[in-house]
Amino acid sequence: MKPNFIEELKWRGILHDMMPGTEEELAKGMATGYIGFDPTADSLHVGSLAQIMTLLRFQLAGHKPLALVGGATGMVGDPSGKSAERNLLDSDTLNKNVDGIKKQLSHFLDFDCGANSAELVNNYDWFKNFSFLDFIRDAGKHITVNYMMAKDSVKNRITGETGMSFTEFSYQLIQGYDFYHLWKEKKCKLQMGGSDQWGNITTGTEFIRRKASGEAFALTTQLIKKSDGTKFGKTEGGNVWLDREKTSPYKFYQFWLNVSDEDSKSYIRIFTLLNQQEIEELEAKQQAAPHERHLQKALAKDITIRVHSEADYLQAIETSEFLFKSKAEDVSKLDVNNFERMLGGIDTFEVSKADVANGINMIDLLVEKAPVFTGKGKAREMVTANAVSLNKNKTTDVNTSINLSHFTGEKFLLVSKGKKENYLIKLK
RNA sequence: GGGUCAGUACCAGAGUGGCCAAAUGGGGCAGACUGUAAAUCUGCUGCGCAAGCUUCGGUGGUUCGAAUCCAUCCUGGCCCA
Repeated sequence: MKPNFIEELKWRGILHDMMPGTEEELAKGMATGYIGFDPTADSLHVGSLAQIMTLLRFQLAGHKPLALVGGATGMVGDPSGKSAERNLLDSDTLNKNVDGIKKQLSHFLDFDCGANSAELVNNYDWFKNFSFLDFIRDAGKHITVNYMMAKDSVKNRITGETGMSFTEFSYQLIQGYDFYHLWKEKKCKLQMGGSDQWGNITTGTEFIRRKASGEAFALTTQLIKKSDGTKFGKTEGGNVWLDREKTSPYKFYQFWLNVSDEDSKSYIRIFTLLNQQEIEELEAKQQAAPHERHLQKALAKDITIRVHSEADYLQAIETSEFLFKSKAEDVSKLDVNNFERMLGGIDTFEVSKADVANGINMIDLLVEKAPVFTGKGKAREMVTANAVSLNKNKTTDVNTSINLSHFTGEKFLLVSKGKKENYLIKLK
Protein backbone atom coordinates (compact mmCIF):
# COMPACT_ATOMS: atom_id res chain seq x y z
CA MET A 1 0.00 0.00 0.00
CA LYS A 2 1.30 3.37 -0.99
CA PRO A 3 1.76 6.02 1.66
CA ASN A 4 -0.51 9.04 1.74
CA PHE A 5 1.59 11.96 0.61
CA ILE A 6 0.05 14.62 2.80
CA GLU A 7 -0.01 12.42 5.90
CA GLU A 8 3.59 11.58 5.27
CA LEU A 9 4.61 15.23 5.09
CA LYS A 10 2.61 16.02 8.19
CA TRP A 11 4.15 13.52 10.56
CA ARG A 12 7.59 14.36 9.27
CA GLY A 13 6.99 18.00 10.09
CA ILE A 14 7.65 19.02 6.50
CA LEU A 15 4.29 20.50 5.57
CA HIS A 16 4.01 24.24 5.94
CA ASP A 17 0.85 25.20 4.12
CA MET A 18 -1.41 24.05 1.33
CA MET A 19 -4.38 25.37 -0.53
CA PRO A 20 -7.79 24.10 0.52
CA GLY A 21 -8.77 21.11 -1.57
CA THR A 22 -5.22 19.91 -2.17
CA GLU A 23 -5.62 16.82 -0.06
CA GLU A 24 -8.92 15.88 -1.71
CA GLU A 25 -7.42 16.35 -5.15
CA LEU A 26 -4.53 14.03 -4.39
CA ALA A 27 -6.91 11.45 -2.95
CA LYS A 28 -8.63 11.11 -6.31
CA GLY A 29 -5.73 9.17 -7.73
CA MET A 30 -2.47 9.81 -9.49
CA ALA A 31 -1.77 13.52 -9.71
CA THR A 32 1.02 15.42 -11.39
CA GLY A 33 3.00 17.93 -9.39
CA TYR A 34 6.17 19.94 -9.85
CA ILE A 35 8.92 21.73 -8.05
CA GLY A 36 11.22 24.25 -9.66
CA PHE A 37 14.98 24.40 -9.18
CA ASP A 38 17.00 27.54 -9.71
CA PRO A 39 20.12 27.21 -11.83
CA THR A 40 22.13 29.69 -9.80
CA ALA A 41 25.08 27.28 -9.68
CA ASP A 42 26.18 24.25 -11.63
CA SER A 43 25.33 21.95 -8.78
CA LEU A 44 22.51 21.59 -6.31
CA HIS A 45 23.32 21.93 -2.65
CA VAL A 46 21.93 20.32 0.46
CA GLY A 47 19.19 22.94 0.65
CA SER A 48 17.71 21.69 -2.60
CA LEU A 49 17.91 18.16 -1.27
CA ALA A 50 14.85 18.79 0.89
CA GLN A 51 12.83 19.62 -2.20
CA ILE A 52 14.20 16.62 -4.05
CA MET A 53 13.06 14.44 -1.18
CA THR A 54 9.62 16.00 -1.36
CA LEU A 55 9.40 15.12 -5.04
CA LEU A 56 10.61 11.61 -4.28
CA ARG A 57 7.98 11.15 -1.58
CA PHE A 58 5.41 12.45 -4.03
CA GLN A 59 6.46 9.78 -6.48
CA LEU A 60 6.56 7.04 -3.85
CA ALA A 61 3.01 7.96 -2.95
CA GLY A 62 2.02 7.06 -6.48
CA HIS A 63 2.02 10.48 -8.09
CA LYS A 64 3.89 11.81 -11.06
CA PRO A 65 6.67 14.30 -10.24
CA LEU A 66 8.02 16.89 -12.62
CA ALA A 67 11.30 18.55 -11.85
CA LEU A 68 11.55 21.92 -13.49
CA VAL A 69 14.89 23.53 -14.11
CA GLY A 70 14.57 27.26 -14.38
CA GLY A 71 16.50 28.07 -17.51
CA ALA A 72 14.20 31.02 -18.10
CA THR A 73 13.42 32.07 -14.54
CA GLY A 74 17.13 31.87 -13.77
CA MET A 75 17.68 34.64 -16.26
CA VAL A 76 15.40 36.91 -14.28
CA GLY A 77 16.12 36.14 -10.64
CA ASP A 78 13.67 35.30 -7.91
CA PRO A 79 13.32 38.18 -5.44
CA SER A 80 11.78 35.97 -2.73
CA GLY A 81 13.70 36.25 0.47
CA LYS A 82 16.27 38.51 -1.14
CA SER A 83 16.79 41.95 0.28
CA ALA A 84 18.75 43.23 -2.68
CA GLU A 85 18.72 43.06 -6.42
CA ARG A 86 20.55 40.06 -7.81
CA ASN A 87 23.20 40.01 -10.46
CA LEU A 88 22.16 38.44 -13.70
CA LEU A 89 23.91 35.33 -14.92
CA ASP A 90 25.15 35.29 -18.46
CA SER A 91 23.62 32.66 -20.70
CA ASP A 92 26.74 30.48 -21.00
CA THR A 93 26.95 30.08 -17.26
CA LEU A 94 23.25 29.49 -17.11
CA ASN A 95 23.31 26.75 -19.71
CA LYS A 96 26.14 25.03 -17.94
CA ASN A 97 24.23 25.26 -14.68
CA VAL A 98 21.05 23.90 -16.18
CA ASP A 99 22.93 20.89 -17.55
CA GLY A 100 24.65 20.22 -14.26
CA ILE A 101 21.45 20.37 -12.29
CA LYS A 102 19.52 18.21 -14.72
CA LYS A 103 22.16 15.55 -14.39
CA GLN A 104 21.94 15.58 -10.62
CA LEU A 105 18.17 15.55 -10.46
CA SER A 106 18.08 12.50 -12.64
CA HIS A 107 19.82 10.46 -9.92
CA PHE A 108 17.12 10.80 -7.38
CA LEU A 109 13.85 10.13 -9.11
CA ASP A 110 12.62 7.17 -11.09
CA PHE A 111 12.24 8.10 -14.72
CA ASP A 112 11.13 4.70 -15.86
CA CYS A 113 8.35 3.27 -13.76
CA GLY A 114 5.30 3.48 -15.94
CA ALA A 115 2.56 6.01 -15.53
CA ASN A 116 4.12 7.96 -12.73
CA SER A 117 7.62 8.19 -14.17
CA ALA A 118 9.31 11.43 -13.32
CA GLU A 119 9.97 14.00 -16.00
CA LEU A 120 12.48 16.77 -16.30
CA VAL A 121 11.41 20.03 -17.91
CA ASN A 122 13.12 23.33 -18.58
CA ASN A 123 11.02 26.45 -18.72
CA TYR A 124 13.43 27.97 -21.20
CA ASP A 125 11.87 25.62 -23.76
CA TRP A 126 8.56 27.43 -23.73
CA PHE A 127 9.90 30.89 -23.09
CA LYS A 128 12.62 31.04 -25.72
CA ASN A 129 10.22 31.78 -28.55
CA PHE A 130 7.78 33.80 -26.51
CA SER A 131 8.08 37.44 -27.47
CA PHE A 132 7.86 40.18 -24.91
CA LEU A 133 4.76 41.63 -26.53
CA ASP A 134 3.04 38.26 -26.64
CA PHE A 135 3.93 37.70 -23.03
CA ILE A 136 2.55 40.95 -21.71
CA ARG A 137 -0.61 40.44 -23.76
CA ASP A 138 -1.16 36.75 -22.96
CA ALA A 139 0.11 36.64 -19.44
CA GLY A 140 0.31 40.18 -18.14
CA LYS A 141 -3.29 40.96 -18.91
CA HIS A 142 -4.61 38.39 -16.48
CA ILE A 143 -2.87 39.54 -13.35
CA THR A 144 -3.20 43.01 -11.88
CA VAL A 145 -0.27 44.98 -10.63
CA ASN A 146 -2.21 45.44 -7.42
CA TYR A 147 -2.20 41.69 -6.93
CA MET A 148 1.49 41.41 -7.64
CA MET A 149 2.35 44.27 -5.33
CA ALA A 150 0.58 42.60 -2.45
CA LYS A 151 3.08 39.71 -2.41
CA ASP A 152 5.51 39.75 0.48
CA SER A 153 8.50 39.34 -1.77
CA VAL A 154 7.54 42.58 -3.51
CA LYS A 155 6.14 44.43 -0.53
CA ASN A 156 9.29 43.91 1.51
CA ARG A 157 11.37 45.42 -1.21
CA ILE A 158 9.08 48.34 -1.86
CA THR A 159 8.80 49.32 1.77
CA GLY A 160 12.43 48.40 2.38
CA GLU A 161 15.38 50.47 1.39
CA THR A 162 16.72 48.85 -1.73
CA GLY A 163 13.89 49.02 -4.22
CA MET A 164 13.37 46.45 -6.92
CA SER A 165 13.85 46.39 -10.66
CA PHE A 166 11.04 45.71 -13.08
CA THR A 167 12.89 42.52 -13.99
CA GLU A 168 12.58 41.03 -10.54
CA PHE A 169 9.09 42.38 -10.12
CA SER A 170 7.97 40.42 -13.15
CA TYR A 171 9.48 37.20 -11.83
CA GLN A 172 6.32 35.92 -10.21
CA LEU A 173 4.43 36.30 -13.45
CA ILE A 174 6.96 34.17 -15.27
CA GLN A 175 6.83 31.47 -12.64
CA GLY A 176 3.05 31.77 -12.69
CA TYR A 177 3.06 31.23 -16.41
CA ASP A 178 5.21 28.10 -15.94
CA PHE A 179 2.54 26.60 -13.77
CA TYR A 180 -0.10 27.44 -16.34
CA HIS A 181 1.99 25.89 -19.10
CA LEU A 182 2.50 22.65 -17.18
CA TRP A 183 -1.14 22.65 -16.15
CA LYS A 184 -2.21 22.90 -19.77
CA GLU A 185 0.40 20.64 -21.36
CA LYS A 186 0.98 18.04 -18.66
CA LYS A 187 -2.20 18.24 -16.61
CA CYS A 188 -0.04 19.31 -13.69
CA LYS A 189 -2.31 20.48 -10.91
CA LEU A 190 0.07 20.99 -8.05
CA GLN A 191 3.12 23.11 -7.50
CA MET A 192 5.24 22.54 -4.45
CA GLY A 193 8.13 24.47 -2.98
CA GLY A 194 9.62 25.97 0.15
CA SER A 195 7.39 28.26 2.16
CA ASP A 196 9.14 31.27 0.62
CA GLN A 197 7.61 30.20 -2.67
CA TRP A 198 4.00 30.54 -1.53
CA GLY A 199 3.54 33.88 -3.20
CA ASN A 200 5.01 32.76 -6.51
CA ILE A 201 3.00 29.56 -6.51
CA THR A 202 -0.31 31.24 -5.79
CA THR A 203 0.31 33.71 -8.59
CA GLY A 204 0.33 30.57 -10.74
CA THR A 205 -2.91 29.15 -9.40
CA GLU A 206 -4.52 32.57 -9.70
CA PHE A 207 -3.29 32.85 -13.25
CA ILE A 208 -4.69 29.45 -14.18
CA ARG A 209 -8.01 30.40 -12.63
CA ARG A 210 -8.28 33.74 -14.39
CA LYS A 211 -6.94 32.74 -17.76
CA ALA A 212 -8.51 29.33 -18.13
CA SER A 213 -10.94 29.07 -15.23
CA GLY A 214 -8.88 26.08 -14.23
CA GLU A 215 -8.19 24.59 -10.85
CA ALA A 216 -4.71 24.15 -9.48
CA PHE A 217 -3.18 23.71 -6.06
CA ALA A 218 -0.27 24.83 -3.99
CA LEU A 219 1.70 23.14 -1.27
CA THR A 220 4.68 24.49 0.60
CA THR A 221 7.19 22.91 2.91
CA GLN A 222 8.90 24.24 6.01
CA LEU A 223 12.15 26.01 5.40
CA ILE A 224 15.00 24.09 6.93
CA LYS A 225 15.99 25.78 10.13
CA LYS A 226 18.96 25.36 12.36
CA SER A 227 18.35 25.58 16.06
CA ASP A 228 21.04 28.22 16.46
CA GLY A 229 19.41 30.40 13.84
CA THR A 230 22.24 30.31 11.33
CA LYS A 231 21.75 29.43 7.72
CA PHE A 232 21.40 25.76 6.91
CA GLY A 233 23.76 24.17 4.45
CA LYS A 234 26.87 26.22 4.99
CA THR A 235 30.19 25.28 6.48
CA GLU A 236 33.53 27.07 6.76
CA GLY A 237 34.12 26.18 3.15
CA GLY A 238 30.81 27.63 1.97
CA ASN A 239 27.88 25.71 0.57
CA VAL A 240 27.63 21.98 0.87
CA TRP A 241 27.13 20.73 -2.66
CA LEU A 242 25.84 17.47 -4.02
CA ASP A 243 28.61 17.43 -6.60
CA ARG A 244 31.54 15.36 -5.32
CA GLU A 245 34.01 17.62 -7.09
CA LYS A 246 32.77 20.56 -5.06
CA THR A 247 32.14 18.78 -1.77
CA SER A 248 33.90 15.46 -1.36
CA PRO A 249 31.87 12.53 0.00
CA TYR A 250 33.99 12.68 3.15
CA LYS A 251 33.11 16.31 3.75
CA PHE A 252 29.54 15.65 2.83
CA TYR A 253 29.39 12.86 5.40
CA GLN A 254 31.03 15.08 8.00
CA PHE A 255 28.51 17.83 7.38
CA TRP A 256 25.65 15.55 8.39
CA LEU A 257 27.55 13.94 11.22
CA ASN A 258 28.10 17.37 12.72
CA VAL A 259 24.44 18.29 12.86
CA SER A 260 23.41 19.27 16.38
CA ASP A 261 21.29 16.89 18.48
CA GLU A 262 18.32 19.15 18.24
CA ASP A 263 18.44 19.52 14.48
CA SER A 264 19.12 15.85 13.87
CA LYS A 265 15.59 14.98 14.99
CA SER A 266 13.98 17.09 12.32
CA TYR A 267 16.56 16.41 9.64
CA ILE A 268 16.18 12.67 9.89
CA ARG A 269 12.50 13.12 9.09
CA ILE A 270 13.10 15.54 6.26
CA PHE A 271 16.07 14.00 4.52
CA THR A 272 15.64 10.26 4.90
CA LEU A 273 12.97 7.73 3.99
CA LEU A 274 13.24 5.99 7.35
CA ASN A 275 9.78 5.31 8.73
CA GLN A 276 8.26 6.58 11.91
CA GLN A 277 9.08 3.48 13.91
CA GLU A 278 12.70 3.40 12.81
CA ILE A 279 13.12 7.04 13.67
CA GLU A 280 11.58 6.65 17.09
CA GLU A 281 13.89 3.74 17.85
CA LEU A 282 16.87 5.83 16.89
CA GLU A 283 15.66 8.66 19.06
CA ALA A 284 15.33 6.34 22.01
CA LYS A 285 18.89 5.14 21.47
CA GLN A 286 20.08 8.70 21.15
CA GLN A 287 18.33 9.58 24.39
CA ALA A 288 19.97 6.69 26.20
CA ALA A 289 23.47 7.37 24.91
CA PRO A 290 23.71 10.87 23.52
CA HIS A 291 27.45 10.73 22.98
CA GLU A 292 27.06 7.88 20.51
CA ARG A 293 25.10 10.14 18.20
CA HIS A 294 22.89 7.49 16.65
CA LEU A 295 20.73 10.02 14.89
CA GLN A 296 23.58 11.86 13.24
CA LYS A 297 25.18 8.62 12.16
CA ALA A 298 21.99 7.26 10.65
CA LEU A 299 21.32 10.58 8.97
CA ALA A 300 24.80 10.85 7.52
CA LYS A 301 24.72 7.26 6.35
CA ASP A 302 21.37 7.46 4.62
CA ILE A 303 22.05 10.70 2.82
CA THR A 304 25.63 9.94 1.85
CA ILE A 305 24.55 6.66 0.29
CA ARG A 306 21.65 8.29 -1.51
CA VAL A 307 23.68 11.16 -2.90
CA HIS A 308 26.97 9.34 -3.45
CA SER A 309 27.26 5.60 -2.90
CA GLU A 310 27.71 2.84 -0.36
CA ALA A 311 31.43 2.68 -1.15
CA ASP A 312 31.79 6.42 -0.63
CA TYR A 313 30.01 6.10 2.68
CA LEU A 314 32.31 3.35 3.90
CA GLN A 315 35.35 5.29 2.81
CA ALA A 316 34.05 8.39 4.57
CA ILE A 317 33.71 6.43 7.79
CA GLU A 318 37.19 5.02 7.49
CA THR A 319 38.62 8.45 6.83
CA SER A 320 36.65 9.95 9.70
CA GLU A 321 37.81 7.28 12.12
CA PHE A 322 41.35 7.90 11.08
CA LEU A 323 41.27 11.66 11.24
CA PHE A 324 39.49 11.88 14.56
CA LYS A 325 40.80 8.90 16.45
CA SER A 326 44.35 8.44 15.32
CA LYS A 327 47.46 9.54 17.13
CA ALA A 328 50.82 10.55 15.79
CA GLU A 329 52.05 6.94 15.96
CA ASP A 330 49.20 5.79 13.76
CA VAL A 331 50.04 8.34 11.14
CA SER A 332 53.64 7.29 11.07
CA LYS A 333 52.57 3.70 10.46
CA LEU A 334 50.63 4.58 7.33
CA ASP A 335 52.29 3.86 4.04
CA VAL A 336 51.96 6.00 0.97
CA ASN A 337 49.13 4.03 -0.61
CA ASN A 338 47.00 4.07 2.49
CA PHE A 339 47.62 7.73 2.92
CA GLU A 340 46.37 8.46 -0.54
CA ARG A 341 43.27 6.31 -0.27
CA MET A 342 42.35 7.43 3.20
CA LEU A 343 42.75 11.12 2.71
CA GLY A 344 41.63 11.62 -0.85
CA GLY A 345 38.54 13.36 0.43
CA ILE A 346 40.22 16.25 2.17
CA ASP A 347 41.64 19.40 0.66
CA THR A 348 44.98 18.73 -0.89
CA PHE A 349 47.79 21.09 -1.84
CA GLU A 350 50.59 20.10 -4.12
CA VAL A 351 54.03 21.39 -3.34
CA SER A 352 57.17 20.78 -5.28
CA LYS A 353 59.77 18.62 -3.61
CA ALA A 354 62.47 21.17 -4.24
CA ASP A 355 60.70 23.67 -2.01
CA VAL A 356 61.09 21.56 1.08
CA ALA A 357 64.24 19.63 0.29
CA ASN A 358 66.43 22.09 2.18
CA GLY A 359 63.97 22.74 4.91
CA ILE A 360 61.32 25.43 4.96
CA ASN A 361 59.77 27.40 7.77
CA MET A 362 56.34 25.97 8.58
CA ILE A 363 54.66 29.36 8.37
CA ASP A 364 56.07 29.96 4.91
CA LEU A 365 55.00 26.52 3.82
CA LEU A 366 51.46 26.86 5.13
CA VAL A 367 50.88 30.30 3.69
CA GLU A 368 52.90 30.56 0.52
CA LYS A 369 53.31 27.02 -0.78
CA ALA A 370 50.17 25.40 0.55
CA PRO A 371 47.68 28.12 1.51
CA VAL A 372 46.12 26.47 4.52
CA PHE A 373 46.09 29.94 6.06
CA THR A 374 45.22 33.20 4.41
CA GLY A 375 47.99 35.23 5.93
CA LYS A 376 51.14 34.81 7.93
CA GLY A 377 49.66 36.66 10.85
CA LYS A 378 46.76 34.22 10.94
CA ALA A 379 49.11 31.29 10.65
CA ARG A 380 51.28 32.47 13.53
CA GLU A 381 48.23 33.15 15.59
CA MET A 382 46.86 29.65 15.04
CA VAL A 383 50.16 27.95 15.68
CA THR A 384 50.73 29.81 18.93
CA ALA A 385 47.12 29.14 19.95
CA ASN A 386 47.85 25.43 19.93
CA ALA A 387 45.56 24.83 16.96
CA VAL A 388 47.90 23.27 14.43
CA SER A 389 49.15 19.72 14.12
CA LEU A 390 51.53 18.19 11.62
CA ASN A 391 50.90 14.49 11.13
CA LYS A 392 48.93 14.68 14.37
CA ASN A 393 51.79 16.21 16.36
CA LYS A 394 50.75 19.47 17.94
CA THR A 395 53.18 22.10 16.79
CA THR A 396 53.30 25.40 18.59
CA ASP A 397 56.68 26.75 17.56
CA VAL A 398 56.39 29.13 14.63
CA ASN A 399 60.05 28.62 13.83
CA THR A 400 59.62 24.93 13.15
CA SER A 401 61.43 24.00 10.00
CA ILE A 402 59.90 21.41 7.71
CA ASN A 403 61.97 19.10 5.57
CA LEU A 404 61.50 15.85 3.68
CA SER A 405 61.69 13.77 6.81
CA HIS A 406 58.38 15.21 7.98
CA PHE A 407 56.62 13.78 4.97
CA THR A 408 55.35 10.21 5.08
CA GLY A 409 57.19 8.36 2.34
CA GLU A 410 58.66 11.72 1.40
CA LYS A 411 55.30 12.44 -0.10
CA PHE A 412 52.49 13.30 2.32
CA LEU A 413 52.04 15.62 5.25
CA LEU A 414 48.79 15.85 7.16
CA VAL A 415 48.10 19.32 8.50
CA SER A 416 45.28 19.75 11.00
CA LYS A 417 43.86 23.13 11.80
CA GLY A 418 41.69 23.04 14.83
CA LYS A 419 39.91 19.81 15.60
CA LYS A 420 37.93 19.30 12.46
CA GLU A 421 39.80 20.76 9.56
CA ASN A 422 42.45 18.72 7.83
CA TYR A 423 44.61 19.34 4.81
CA LEU A 424 46.96 17.17 2.91
CA ILE A 425 50.19 18.45 1.48
CA LYS A 426 51.45 16.30 -1.33
CA LEU A 427 54.94 16.54 -2.76
CA LYS A 428 55.40 16.30 -6.44
C1' G B 1 15.02 66.50 -14.89
C1' G B 2 14.26 68.99 -9.63
C1' G B 3 14.62 68.35 -4.33
C1' U B 4 16.40 65.49 -0.39
C1' C B 5 18.90 61.75 2.44
C1' A B 6 22.57 58.25 2.30
C1' G B 7 27.25 55.14 0.85
C1' U B 8 32.24 53.23 6.96
C1' A B 9 35.68 46.50 7.90
C1' C B 10 32.10 39.80 6.45
C1' C B 11 27.08 42.08 8.04
C1' A B 12 24.53 45.72 11.00
C1' G B 13 26.08 50.23 12.84
C1' A B 14 28.84 54.44 15.82
C1' G B 15 32.38 58.07 14.67
C1' U B 16 31.36 64.24 11.90
C1' G B 17 39.18 67.82 11.73
C1' G B 18 44.28 65.18 15.61
C1' C B 19 43.15 60.80 21.42
C1' C B 20 40.96 56.37 14.62
C1' A B 21 43.24 50.50 12.00
C1' A B 22 38.27 53.13 13.36
C1' A B 23 33.29 52.14 19.32
C1' U B 24 29.51 48.37 19.88
C1' G B 25 26.68 44.11 18.39
C1' G B 26 26.30 39.90 15.29
C1' G B 27 28.90 36.47 12.42
C1' G B 28 33.53 33.79 11.70
C1' C B 29 38.01 31.28 13.67
C1' A B 30 40.79 29.11 17.70
C1' G B 31 41.42 27.45 22.91
C1' A B 32 39.10 25.26 27.56
C1' C B 33 34.93 21.97 29.07
C1' U B 34 32.33 17.96 26.35
C1' G B 35 30.28 13.82 22.56
C1' U B 36 33.37 15.89 15.94
C1' A B 37 26.41 18.25 19.97
C1' A B 38 24.34 22.47 22.64
C1' A B 39 25.32 26.06 26.35
C1' U B 40 29.24 28.69 28.79
C1' C B 41 34.01 31.05 29.50
C1' U B 42 38.71 33.05 27.12
C1' G B 43 41.50 34.93 23.00
C1' C B 44 41.76 36.51 17.85
C1' U B 45 39.24 38.81 13.66
C1' G B 46 43.00 45.00 7.43
C1' C B 47 48.46 43.56 5.86
C1' G B 48 53.29 42.90 8.14
C1' C B 49 57.89 39.16 12.96
C1' A B 50 58.65 44.34 13.47
C1' A B 51 59.57 49.42 12.26
C1' G B 52 55.75 50.47 9.45
C1' C B 53 52.15 50.16 5.37
C1' U B 54 47.25 50.36 3.01
C1' U B 55 41.77 51.36 4.47
C1' C B 56 35.93 54.61 5.69
C1' G B 57 31.96 54.84 -2.66
C1' G B 58 35.76 57.17 -6.89
C1' U B 59 38.80 61.36 -8.08
C1' G B 60 40.84 66.06 -7.04
C1' G B 61 41.49 69.86 -3.31
C1' U B 62 41.84 72.70 1.71
C1' U B 63 44.98 71.72 6.08
C1' C B 64 50.94 70.70 9.78
C1' G B 65 47.01 66.82 10.02
C1' A B 66 40.83 64.25 6.86
C1' A B 67 36.49 58.63 7.62
C1' U B 68 35.30 63.67 9.29
C1' C B 69 35.72 70.12 5.55
C1' C B 70 35.21 71.69 0.04
C1' A B 71 34.48 70.43 -5.29
C1' U B 72 33.17 66.90 -8.64
C1' C B 73 31.73 62.22 -10.29
C1' C B 74 29.50 57.33 -9.41
C1' U B 75 25.75 54.28 -6.86
C1' G B 76 21.22 53.75 -4.06
C1' G B 77 16.65 55.28 -1.17
C1' C B 78 12.56 58.64 -0.68
C1' C B 79 9.55 62.86 -2.53
C1' C B 80 8.11 66.02 -6.76
C1' A B 81 7.71 66.48 -12.17
